[in-house]
Amino acid sequence: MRSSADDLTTRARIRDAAIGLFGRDGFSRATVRAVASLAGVSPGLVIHHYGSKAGLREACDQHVLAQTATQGREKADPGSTGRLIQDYLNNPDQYTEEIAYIRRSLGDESDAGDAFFDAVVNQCQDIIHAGIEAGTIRKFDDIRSIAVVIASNSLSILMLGRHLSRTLGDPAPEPNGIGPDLLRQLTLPLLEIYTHGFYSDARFLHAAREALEGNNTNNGREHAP
Amino acid sequence: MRSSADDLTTRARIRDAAIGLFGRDGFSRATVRAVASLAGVSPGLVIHHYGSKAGLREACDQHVLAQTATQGREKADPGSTGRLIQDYLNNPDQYTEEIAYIRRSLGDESDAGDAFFDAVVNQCQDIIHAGIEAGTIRKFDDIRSIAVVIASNSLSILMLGRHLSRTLGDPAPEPNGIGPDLLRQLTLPLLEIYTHGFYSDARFLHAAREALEGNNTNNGREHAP
DNA sequence: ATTCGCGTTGAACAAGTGTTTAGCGTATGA
DNA sequence: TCATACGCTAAACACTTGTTCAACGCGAAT
Repeated sequence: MRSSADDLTTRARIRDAAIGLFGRDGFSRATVRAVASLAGVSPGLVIHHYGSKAGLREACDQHVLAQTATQGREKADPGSTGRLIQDYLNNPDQYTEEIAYIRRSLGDESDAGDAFFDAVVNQCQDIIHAGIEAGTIRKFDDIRSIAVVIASNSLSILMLGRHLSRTLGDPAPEPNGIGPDLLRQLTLPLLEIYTHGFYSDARFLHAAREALEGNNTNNGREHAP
Repeated sequence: MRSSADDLTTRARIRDAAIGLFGRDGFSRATVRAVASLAGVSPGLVIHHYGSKAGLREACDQHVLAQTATQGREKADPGSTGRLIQDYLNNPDQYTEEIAYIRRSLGDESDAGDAFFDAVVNQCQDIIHAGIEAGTIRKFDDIRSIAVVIASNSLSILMLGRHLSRTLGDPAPEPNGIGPDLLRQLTLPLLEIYTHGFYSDARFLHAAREALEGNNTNNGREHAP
């Protein structure tokens, strides 16, 4: 999608360079001068186009958000997350910059991160609704909370990808740690848990349910991980 | 544990101030001057004690790591994560700084973050082993991968706590987003998934298993979220 | 042809950064 | 008692940071 380099407006080239650096180094570590240098322009021009570093960041936020939003709507139409993942695996280098940028947005507190997270939760909720109607997903009482849990679990791969590939000894990890090897190794374990559960029976569930229903004041005996 | 303020060495006071600021603002945003001011000393003294800002960070890493390590060993002896969570809920303010620090360590690439993640994975692995022997956890083939998945899912609450409490509308969120209300709302959904699964049958699992076994080259049809 | 507007640069500025240095006071040991 | 070491500060230094400003080139409109 991002064509080689020169057919873009200078303005757009600056923005793309900023997205790359903001994602790689974080907003505060990445300097205006570095962005300008990567885009092949002078620092002054960056400010001239975007007013300030904060303005540049806002433009990057909007751009990444818009791009991922269209991708999300295009490809995940009827609960088929698989196609999106497959598409990512076929050409991962195309998305690494955006993935890194989103990871930074989610960690650092930013409106764009908030919006992205909410979008993922809503998408999960839609998928769950559709899955329940189609009979592929169990019927849950509190769909919203389930969606939040699923979204959080899924995004953990994005947030912790580096650590995951590191502890699993991925021989050729992507820049974000999320490569084919990682997904191949984690797919079956995750699906096993999502299919047959993690605990062998409902003891913990019942205990927690009773504790939470009986003692609603404060120190309910939670259990997890 | 951290007593009011003044009975600590100045050196320790500087370190604790740094832990607080590094966790709240991140390593690069937190300045030596801010640390010094919070500790009530001059900027020069910070350098005098720790050599450089990087040295200060290393001391903070070691301290937080050591503290969480002893806590992990003390309280999670036989698979009882519940006690640790309960202890956190009873006095959350005691751990918020360390939690924030660890979250930053996991996001920003640092040796301390690596070590912490590995420790969590190993602890999960021990818990799973014990649970399988005790019959409370299902018997898995690839325990290591299961442990990584469980660790990743658990840490996602830490990494995304702010977003979780935000989308769930937590009325009184902790600084890290992880408060009693959040855990109360997420415990049952999580335990339901961990007990009865997320999908209603093994269709997805079987499909993925066949795809991964049959086509081991590259474009295996993964599925998730 | 001249003027206007705009994209662009290079140098400079002001503020903030980590770090250094000289020196102060004070407790401790010879 | 004196000297030494140590905790500590204030000021300064060198450098990076985001941002500003005057000027330049050049295409388009008048």
